[in-house]
Amino acid sequence: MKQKMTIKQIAQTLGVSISTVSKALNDSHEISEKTKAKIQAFAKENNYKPNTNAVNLKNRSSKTIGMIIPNMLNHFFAQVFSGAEKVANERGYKIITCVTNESYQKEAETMEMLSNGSIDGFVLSIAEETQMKKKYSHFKEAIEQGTPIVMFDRVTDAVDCDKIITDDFDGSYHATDHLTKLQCKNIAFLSTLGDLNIGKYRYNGYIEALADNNIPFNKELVIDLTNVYYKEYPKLIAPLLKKHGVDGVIATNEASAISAINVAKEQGLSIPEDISIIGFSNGVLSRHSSPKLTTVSQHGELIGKTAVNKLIDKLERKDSPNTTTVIKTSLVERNSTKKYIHLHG
Amino acid sequence: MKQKMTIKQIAQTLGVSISTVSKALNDSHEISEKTKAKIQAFAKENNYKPNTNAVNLKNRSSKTIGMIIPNMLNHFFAQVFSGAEKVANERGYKIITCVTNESYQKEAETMEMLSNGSIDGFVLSIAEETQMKKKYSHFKEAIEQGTPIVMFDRVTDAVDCDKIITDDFDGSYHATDHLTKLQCKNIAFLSTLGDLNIGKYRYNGYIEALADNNIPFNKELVIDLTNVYYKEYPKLIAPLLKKHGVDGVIATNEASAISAINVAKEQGLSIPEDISIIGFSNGVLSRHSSPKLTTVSQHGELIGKTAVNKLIDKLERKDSPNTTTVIKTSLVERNSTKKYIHLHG
DNA sequence: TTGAAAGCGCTAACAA
DNA sequence: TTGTTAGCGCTTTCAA
Repeated sequence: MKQKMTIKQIAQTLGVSISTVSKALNDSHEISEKTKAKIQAFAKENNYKPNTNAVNLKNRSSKTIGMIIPNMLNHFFAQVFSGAEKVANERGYKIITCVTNESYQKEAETMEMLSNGSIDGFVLSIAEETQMKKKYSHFKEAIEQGTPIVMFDRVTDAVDCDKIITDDFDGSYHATDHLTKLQCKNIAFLSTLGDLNIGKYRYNGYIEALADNNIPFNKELVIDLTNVYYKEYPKLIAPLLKKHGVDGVIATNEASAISAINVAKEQGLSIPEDISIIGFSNGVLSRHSSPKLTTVSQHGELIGKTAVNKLIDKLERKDSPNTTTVIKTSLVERNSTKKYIHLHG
Repeated sequence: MKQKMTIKQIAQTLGVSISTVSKALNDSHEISEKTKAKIQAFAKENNYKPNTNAVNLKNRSSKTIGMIIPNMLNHFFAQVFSGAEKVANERGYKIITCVTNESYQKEAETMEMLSNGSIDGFVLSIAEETQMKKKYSHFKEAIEQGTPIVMFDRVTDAVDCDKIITDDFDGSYHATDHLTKLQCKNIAFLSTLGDLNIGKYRYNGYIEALADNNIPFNKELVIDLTNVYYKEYPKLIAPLLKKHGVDGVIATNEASAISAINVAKEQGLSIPEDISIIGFSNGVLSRHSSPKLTTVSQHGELIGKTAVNKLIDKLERKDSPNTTTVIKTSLVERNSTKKYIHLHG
């Protein structure tokens, strides 16, 4: 195993001082072209790489972002991560990723662990338990200690920081509105997001779109699937569809939307002729179901990219004020909804 | 913004020396219980956290693992990551993750960038381009420089390091064999893995299982879907099923298996009565298709856990020899294959 | 039981 | 243009 090359070694071998080497490697104008060339060539040849820890210690920065994600198996978060990683890399940053599995404790511990020079800032989405318990002091402390945070998707008003959010209300409103334009009258709402704010926003969008289209709200058409195992979805969705002549469905996640598709088919309903179905989160399931699912796309990658860009901007010029960026959702029309025909202009 | 607490500050405020503080915080026996208590209490109160970079610099280790993954949107890799992250955390390690998007250059650059104290070792799965070009020197260099590597899933004989692999041959053999036991005679093979070794192993397993069951191999039943966009799958799968009376399918990924299901249904075939379908990678799609897909599970999480455990073991006692661990696949029977009835004992 | 001092690898102000 | 030196925050040897 080869010893790792250091500046000191280079200096000794080449008979110059340590600082000369340092400056030469950083392409300083203080050093003559000749020595620079010599030192750089030697460094390259010997595969010299500056020790990150030493550089970080000196510069008081790590060029590393701490990314805290509730669950990497959730395709939406994997999309956000992918976007984040891409931008971070382009801008010369690394990403340390932690998964909370929705646990408050894991979230708090992770932040604690990383807030000591390991990372320069956080990009995170709040764990469900944290949001339920409304325990936000770990975020506030980090910010107070000078570690900036960019929250995405699952955010809270209780913490003053940069935020990248989906227009959950609008997305849901628009999807519901779309169904009414398709002449749906009995639109069901499948809720899977429990205590999360974004779940409430989606629900409100649904309610308001109904109201604006003069469709009476029917409590029976709303079912809560939070904490229900996906295999049990059909048991709850089947009676809903059967009893109420449901002709439209808004689902807050993909899995429940797919389940609705399968249940509808089993009940002999034609999709989209008899019933139109829209799900949130434009993930893999939507693209492979039969019929393919119309979804409200949240643009996960873009959210990730935007979040990292914002964090790095903040790191590189400290003063910038906190902002909240809304990434518009868009309705990706596939085959689980009728085509909307515009009747002349 | 509060200043960050350092050992030096603690020492000054408490009127003791820096080394006393250091020792007290590390619970050294050299320090009296009284001073220890005082210092520890003060540190806790003031939210002292040792600076990671300083500690790393001193200890020549970062307690960080570099994880290099071809694509986080691939559910299998997300599973591996999840398992890896869990174990790393339990054992006090952090994970810096990079995504290669199958690019050789990204892979090499990433390793270069991290091999300087940022990480203590790598856990990685080889990018497709790398495997195609057979350019493995970046791996060898890292190892030579003293940075251990654990490869998983996509590995190569050309590099001597620890490896965690799936028994692709056995998994495929077993799946094919299972179909023959179900009385399938015309078993198609959908290949999606291009130049990857694991694709070849799966193919060989299929071939050998056919031979062992005295089923003549029919070249026409094998189609290559590598680099075919998933939306185009049906165009290639439809004629295959139609022409050859296919009654069994082995697919090397989920998406093509799901596509086979959808095509079969469109052709009026009953699943599993008329045709049985098995796909590799036990991911989300399998659980939400209709009928649910029987899959060869690779136990992604376990692979991730095993890989990280092996790496940390190696880091903590240098001498251990390189090993290759095979994680057995298992056939997860769902509804796309007939139930196998054991005819008396 | 406590403290002084060297050093991890690097940067940068200042001196030569 | 080059070198000396101090110091980033911490650990650890050795001396007190």
